[in-house]
Amino acid sequence: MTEPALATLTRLRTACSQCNLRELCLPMGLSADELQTLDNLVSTRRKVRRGDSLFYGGEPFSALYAVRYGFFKSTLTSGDGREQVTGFYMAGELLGMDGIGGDRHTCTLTALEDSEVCVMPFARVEDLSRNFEPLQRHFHRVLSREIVRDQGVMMLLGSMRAEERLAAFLVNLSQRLTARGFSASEFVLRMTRDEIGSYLGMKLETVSRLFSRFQEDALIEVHQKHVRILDIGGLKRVMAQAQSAP
Amino acid sequence: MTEPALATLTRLRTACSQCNLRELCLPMGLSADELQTLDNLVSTRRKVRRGDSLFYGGEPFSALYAVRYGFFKSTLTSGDGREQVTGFYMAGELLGMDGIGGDRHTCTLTALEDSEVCVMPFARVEDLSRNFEPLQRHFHRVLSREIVRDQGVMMLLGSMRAEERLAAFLVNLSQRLTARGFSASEFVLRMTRDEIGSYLGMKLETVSRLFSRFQEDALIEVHQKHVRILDIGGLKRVMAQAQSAP
DNA sequence: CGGTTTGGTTGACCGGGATCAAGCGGGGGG
DNA sequence: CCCCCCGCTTGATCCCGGTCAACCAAACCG
Repeated sequence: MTEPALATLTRLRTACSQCNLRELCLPMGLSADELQTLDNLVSTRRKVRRGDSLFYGGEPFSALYAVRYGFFKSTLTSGDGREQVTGFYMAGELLGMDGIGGDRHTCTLTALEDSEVCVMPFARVEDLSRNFEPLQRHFHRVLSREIVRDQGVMMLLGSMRAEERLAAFLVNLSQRLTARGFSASEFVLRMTRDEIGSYLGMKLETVSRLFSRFQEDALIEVHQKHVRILDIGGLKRVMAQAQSAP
Repeated sequence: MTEPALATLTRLRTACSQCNLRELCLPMGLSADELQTLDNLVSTRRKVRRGDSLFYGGEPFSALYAVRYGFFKSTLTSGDGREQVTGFYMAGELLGMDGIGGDRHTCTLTALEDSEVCVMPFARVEDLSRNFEPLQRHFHRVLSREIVRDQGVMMLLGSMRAEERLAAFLVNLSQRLTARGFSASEFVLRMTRDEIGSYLGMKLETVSRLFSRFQEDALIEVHQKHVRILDIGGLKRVMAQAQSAP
């Protein structure tokens, strides 16, 4: 039972059972006992500096990543060079699922602030899944939720007007931050206006103008990247307003 | 080893190993031997008449479905009643993956022509996956590809102009039909202009006008739902044209 | 077989958001 | 500490695609 202190330390450090994100991350909903089984799911951790990429579109796929802390954007680059932001990811969220289908990543994941991820070799995820039903179930749920999330964005882009999209974006951000114990009403945007615009299918000028308009309407307060939500109900009303009758 | 003739017949009829879609569907890439293992994956088949729905958003989730023949659309309805088409599905494609994450379907699947699906109880999919690595691998790939597909649509909606989107849509349809042994250049649209428009984030009038313009430009021939592609290269050029300099 | 309904086409006009342009301010690097 | 550059804001103008409307064709049904 005795083992070198250093090895113990390392295992502790990368063990899901010791992680304060276990309520949000892959092992969500597992009992303490079950969690022990996952303690060798993570092979190692990796720090990514702001502006650096965890992986690029086209690179071979080998592992999934769980955000430990920090903030990421995922981008897709089309044949003719246009770049589209396809998502933003924060602590506890899973990255890299796009790579499973074709053994290569299709999108690029870039840190928007200094971040750290848990590296989970995909072969290990599949092995453990086969032998451990709760992990299998949960992994399938995570994959499915990513599909549902993407379909939500499709609805956003396909059938909502610019102001509705931005309101929905702010409400979503606020909810995800709340789930992580941050303030629901006051936060710092990690991304630029351009990145928000790309994600929401509009130009950065439109994002900026809408922020200003929301401020005039006393829905939010904005100073550069600092946002304070004053009237979350109002934002929800904006995002739900089917274009009113003339 | 002997069993009633009827049971044998039934098993044959629903057996993946006997299905001519095995190259496209869930068992894709499995060897003949391996395929035998899947022969009890499908519990039954279900016919869906044109206009009827396989399942509705909000319904409890219990099974995945593989399209045997026919054509489906998936739609999402937002709180305020707006409907967004999130995808079109044809033979060999998998339906219902949105339901895994929350034990309820989030979207509604409606047949656009008389169709038939193979019903695969999800518990069975997970059981077989745990004991049969090739199925597990392939199932994960299918889930991942759905994510990648959705991200492609996000790029479409977020950063392409109407004519580029419609061109991309036609090219995509043509490719999928080709993979199924149909003509790449001549086909019948199963969906209305309104449904195409919803999927592509534009109004039906715009779809109609663009079809007419493509016809003027000798890229396609349209008569109602009948489409003939005259210049697939031209369509690809349209969809890739980053807005040209003035 | 005629009437009705549903889906498609086309025209005229309008407006939301893109584009072009100018100025500003704050944070990071020398 | 100061400067410079990047990101943000705001204004003026334009145009793509939405809206409203009229008409047509095919499918459907009694």
